[in-house]
Amino acid sequence: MDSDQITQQLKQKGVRPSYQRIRVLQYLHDRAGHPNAEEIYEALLPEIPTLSRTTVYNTLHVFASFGLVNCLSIDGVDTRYDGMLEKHGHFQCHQCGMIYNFKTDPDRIETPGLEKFKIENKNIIFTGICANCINKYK
Amino acid sequence: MDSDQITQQLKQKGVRPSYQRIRVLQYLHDRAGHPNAEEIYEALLPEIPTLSRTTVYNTLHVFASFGLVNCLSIDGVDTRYDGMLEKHGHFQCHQCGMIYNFKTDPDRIETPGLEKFKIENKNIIFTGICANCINKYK
DNA sequence: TTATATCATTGTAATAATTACAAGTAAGAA
DNA sequence: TTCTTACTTGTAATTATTACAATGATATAA
Repeated sequence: MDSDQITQQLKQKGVRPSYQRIRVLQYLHDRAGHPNAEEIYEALLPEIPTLSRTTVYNTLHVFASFGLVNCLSIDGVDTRYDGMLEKHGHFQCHQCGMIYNFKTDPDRIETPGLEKFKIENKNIIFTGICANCINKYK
Repeated sequence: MDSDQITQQLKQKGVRPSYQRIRVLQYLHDRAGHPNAEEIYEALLPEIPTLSRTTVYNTLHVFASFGLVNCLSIDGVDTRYDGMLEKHGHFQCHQCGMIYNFKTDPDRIETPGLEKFKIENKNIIFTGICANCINKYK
């Protein structure tokens, strides 16, 4: 995805497209992984030598509150960010730490008792051991 | 739930029923909330004056690995522990922080692509604003 | 264009949850 | 009892994250 498209996406959501924001969002789109703030910071530092960790944190908070990213707190260690906006579930391997996406529709989950609640975010998070790690220990 | 039942439950899972472990598990059962380590520590300190935070952390780790509790990382601030073993979903209000349970069966969620994975834990975590907080701002 | 106000970025210092580690204590087996 | 193992404790260290104040950039209005 090129900078112009990213810029458009930011504007659409009402977020001012600063250079730093563009690069962070671009990074989240290009690498389909689930990086934490530190990973993003270190990845962008070479091309933005003045970048600050605080900026990365600020940026991610802004993105989250404007619905540009999805926050994942899976193992309690750190917060991961997901730029993929199509709904899906997550699986984290507790052997290698890798996070996998899988297709599922969280809207089909019923929430008895929460009729008067305003549900803003739906996360489906499974954990276990991934196929890769299962094979390693065979 | 009395100490003997808790003791039995610990033994069944292969965990040695020390006094501290019994009280922590009992606390998790009696208060159906979703406390973090600090809350548990402070609640038990009066009756176990020698209790250490480290013990609470250790105990919770042991419980988690033996399937006696479920760990919840919802907002990235801390880890909450749930002693309710029947399957259910969680909702956290990001206004008041309160966590609610709701009935749902995570086993009915399909996981295409994860056929060869070993899924050990299934968490359904929704966030938003609870009915209480919605009313406050009316 | 210039002045002004607002918003974004930066760096440092503080905070808060959690872990590492070493020493002490309790409990079960021989 | 003695020995061994496992559990608990307290302190110090670590790590992710936030608070905050100063600086820099951008947009708007005169």
